Amino acid sequence: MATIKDVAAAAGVSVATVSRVINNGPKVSDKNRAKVKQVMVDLGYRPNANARALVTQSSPTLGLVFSELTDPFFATLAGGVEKIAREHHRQLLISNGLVSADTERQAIETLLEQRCEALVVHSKALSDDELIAYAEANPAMVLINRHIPQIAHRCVWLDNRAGGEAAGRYLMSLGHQKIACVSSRYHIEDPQLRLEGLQQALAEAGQPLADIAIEHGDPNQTGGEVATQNLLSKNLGATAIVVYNDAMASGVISVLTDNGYRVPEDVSVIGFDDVLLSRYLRPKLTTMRYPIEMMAMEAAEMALSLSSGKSVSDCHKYVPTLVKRDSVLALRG
Amino acid sequence: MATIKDVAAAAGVSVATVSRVINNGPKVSDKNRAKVKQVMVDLGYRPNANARALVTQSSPTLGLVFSELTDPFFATLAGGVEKIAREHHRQLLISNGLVSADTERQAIETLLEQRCEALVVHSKALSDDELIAYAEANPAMVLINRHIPQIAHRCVWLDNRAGGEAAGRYLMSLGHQKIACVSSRYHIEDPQLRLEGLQQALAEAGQPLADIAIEHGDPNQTGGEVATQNLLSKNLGATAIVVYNDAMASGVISVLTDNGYRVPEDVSVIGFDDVLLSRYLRPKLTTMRYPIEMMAMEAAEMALSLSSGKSVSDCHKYVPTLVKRDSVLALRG
DNA sequence: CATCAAACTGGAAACGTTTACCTAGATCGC
DNA sequence: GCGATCTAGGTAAACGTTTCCAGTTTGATG
Repeated sequence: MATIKDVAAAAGVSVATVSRVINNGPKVSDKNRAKVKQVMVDLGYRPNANARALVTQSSPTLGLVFSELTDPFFATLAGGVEKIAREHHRQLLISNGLVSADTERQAIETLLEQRCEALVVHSKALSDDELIAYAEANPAMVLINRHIPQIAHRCVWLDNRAGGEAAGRYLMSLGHQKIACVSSRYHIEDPQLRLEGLQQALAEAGQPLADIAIEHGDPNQTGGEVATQNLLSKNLGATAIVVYNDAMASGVISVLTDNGYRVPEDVSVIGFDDVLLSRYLRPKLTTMRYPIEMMAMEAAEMALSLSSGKSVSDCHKYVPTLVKRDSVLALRG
Repeated sequence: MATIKDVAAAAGVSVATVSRVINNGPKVSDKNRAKVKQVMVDLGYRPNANARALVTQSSPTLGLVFSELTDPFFATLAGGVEKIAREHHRQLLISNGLVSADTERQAIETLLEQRCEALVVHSKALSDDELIAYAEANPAMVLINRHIPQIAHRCVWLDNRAGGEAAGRYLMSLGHQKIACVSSRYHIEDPQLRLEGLQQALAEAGQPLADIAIEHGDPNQTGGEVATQNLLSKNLGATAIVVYNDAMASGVISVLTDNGYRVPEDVSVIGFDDVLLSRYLRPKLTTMRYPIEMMAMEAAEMALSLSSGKSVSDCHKYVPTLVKRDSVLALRG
């Protein structure tokens, strides 16, 4: 592969001049500029990004650590980051953290070795302390979907608790009194907070959520199916089910339907996330919207700003909003 | 950020020795090895990947060019490539080609500047000739979802025509005689070939597909809805519809249902791709499976093999297979 | 005790750029 | 015609590694 020296030799100029042409720098005559450009295409010259990064001490890249490309939620997240990277002409580097502390650490380390200019990290497995340490060592790192008070200005996060509350309040406002919940069995904070929010809203209204009305399962369609089967066999007579996410909700609806319950006439179902899926389901899913693409875009913008020394605003909290579709019915009014 | 020299100085050895420790090379005493390792963690030293890539003339990275992270189909593709990259400890670089020739070219160029070790490219906009030129200049580049005879051994592709044929034959074997088609309005080869396959199968059976029974639309839910509305208003009395992909099929089913047609009792629907979605729809979608993850994994493996000088086998053609679910009904038998 | 190989260690060149600094010529005002 | 001022262009150092080659120990052997 041709180097800058080859180009310089072939064009009869010095490497400095070629470099100036590459970077659209000043101090080169139109004649030489044209000549060099011609030689570059003749030789199929392509500047070596690594050499550049080495000498300039920074490479125009944006690193992203997260887990599952295949999951629509994460795909949307990645899509948002990619969009910003593209707008800023930054190369996107992706590292999968799976959801294990070792892998997440490994993924961050790899990206740091690449000397990424900016970093967006989705970590569920690493401890607050470890993430704080990384953040301090790396001024252009931003966390997404996580809230750590000590570095709050570098966190873009969703108020999961408020989402749980809102879902509960909404159902109660429609007259629902017997409410059940299908949650995720993973011990991360998101399901925990959503559930707490729901419990709080119901408790404040004097209709506390009984533990027996809560089922846990894998946060996917099958998990939703199993949890709903368990719920139904307890014969609690719930008129509404608050579900951890849309994928589980699809399983919930599916099992309800198979067992002769009509959604929403007999049982209302409310999801969480508002991923693509929710519009494809029948009935179309009423759900709490997780504006993940917007959040991902902000996180990417923030990381890029930080990398160029700009400061960013303090609060990056988002709140889930209710999206009314067809899976919830009013019991009165 | 600490460099190898800092480590060498702090450990009282030469940079050569530190380098050997970093690379687990031989010829360094246990004493020094331990000492250097200790200093590395003390200083928070991280080798500079760019410097490494520069001197070794290759960087352990796998580049991927494709379009829409947010689309479940492409997300699955990316997921497959990512999996292989991870297994081989390769950093994944992603560039979006949108679906424009300029952007696709730009995306490939950027990746080449990064001196990626291997390259997987999904291109629909660039010409055969241009891709052939890239492939020749770059021995470790593999094309996915495209078949160019001159460089067939570097193409991983799906036989779209065979898929169209199979869908048609299947419906006819169930007694369907009035078959309609909802296709994509994009002028790329995939929809064209699927349609041709379908037409051929029907023609061979003596029940050619009338042009009036073909509608085109955007390859998404809305496109499927619009196309179906158009189809219905022609009042052709079709008992089955072959649809370009699953997203469109969801729109097709939705409009059919809204207009009082039961699926599959009144009208059968068959999709294409078998993305996640098809299992969430009601009725569950019968579709032609596009084994994109498997194909993406093979493409990535191939690119990596080629980059290390190994040769790869000749034929990488995949064939869509029928996945029977609940959206198709037998008219007899 | 001299010799030799093996094991370890260090010096220095090289990778492909960017850029600070310098030089030579051209232009200009007087 | 002369110094001052510009301008285009070149020289060379630097970035952080790897690795070849040439030492220098060390311990065993004759």
